Amino acid sequence: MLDHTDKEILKELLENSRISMKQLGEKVHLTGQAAANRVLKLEEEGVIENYTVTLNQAKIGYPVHTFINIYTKSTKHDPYLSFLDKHQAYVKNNYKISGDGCYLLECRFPDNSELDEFLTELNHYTNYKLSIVINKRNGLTT
Amino acid sequence: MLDHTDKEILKELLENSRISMKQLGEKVHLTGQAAANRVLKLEEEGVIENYTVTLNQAKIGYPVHTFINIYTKSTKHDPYLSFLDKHQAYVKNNYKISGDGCYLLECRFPDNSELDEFLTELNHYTNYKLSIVINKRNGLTT
DNA sequence: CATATTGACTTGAAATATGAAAGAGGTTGG
DNA sequence: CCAACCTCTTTCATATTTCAAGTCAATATG
Repeated sequence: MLDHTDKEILKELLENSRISMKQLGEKVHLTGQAAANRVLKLEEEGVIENYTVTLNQAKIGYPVHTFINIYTKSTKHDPYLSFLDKHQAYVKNNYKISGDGCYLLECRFPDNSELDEFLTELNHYTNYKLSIVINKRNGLTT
Repeated sequence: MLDHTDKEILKELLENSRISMKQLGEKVHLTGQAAANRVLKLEEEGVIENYTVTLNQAKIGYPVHTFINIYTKSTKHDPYLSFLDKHQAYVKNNYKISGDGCYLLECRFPDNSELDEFLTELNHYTNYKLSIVINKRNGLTT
């Protein structure tokens, strides 16, 4: 389904999605038009979901990065989920997981006091276990 | 530091980073050039870190999404970290966390058998607790 | 065997976007 | 008040994208 050139294209786009099709073509040994055609196909197939941007979260005012394990008290999850809806500004991801707990909630906060408020309110709906991200490293080299 | 227009720009870029500066300008009520100038400044300030693309992980052959809590046995983390280096294809993020455990490791696998292999090898370096992502939902609406 | 058919790429011309320079308008500080 | 400074706009040369043919190779069809 994906050949080697497609993978190269995806790799380049992961690193810089604003590259021109002409430049992208040069990198993967195609003309700009051929590259553009392949990219279009990848979009249509749903392989490429979205073009986006990674932001420095500290610089946009959300330095406190947390993962919160959620253990819902009741069998009904809707109160918890609508609580999340109310706090979309903080919520980055809410993963429904197997294993310990029901959800793994990834959130960002401007500071600890807002985190504290959030947790206090969260505790009306669920039990939780908090982990704060100290650092994000992908290996020895990074 | 960031005014309202900057935030609008970031919002648009999060949704579509391949938008032309001209179109972006229209969306935030500026000319293309003014928008481009602001974007350039956001890049220089480090607010914008990278332009990238979100891929359908299932369609590129990595459907099994996991979070693995890591509890290192020894005080030396380097063996674990170089183990991660060896398996970069699987590793999406390795967060150093406070709270329970030392790291929260986010990985993707093509199938359960590769996950199994990975865990077996991982167990030489650390104890772990596995969570498999069943679904990713950010609230009632999604 | 000759001939369609298909898919992926290339070419070239027109439409569109980008980037640099010059200018207009508003704000700040001496 | 005036000069300096920002930020935005306008203009125009340059670069990129898009669209319509056209080429080429591989595969299927009579």
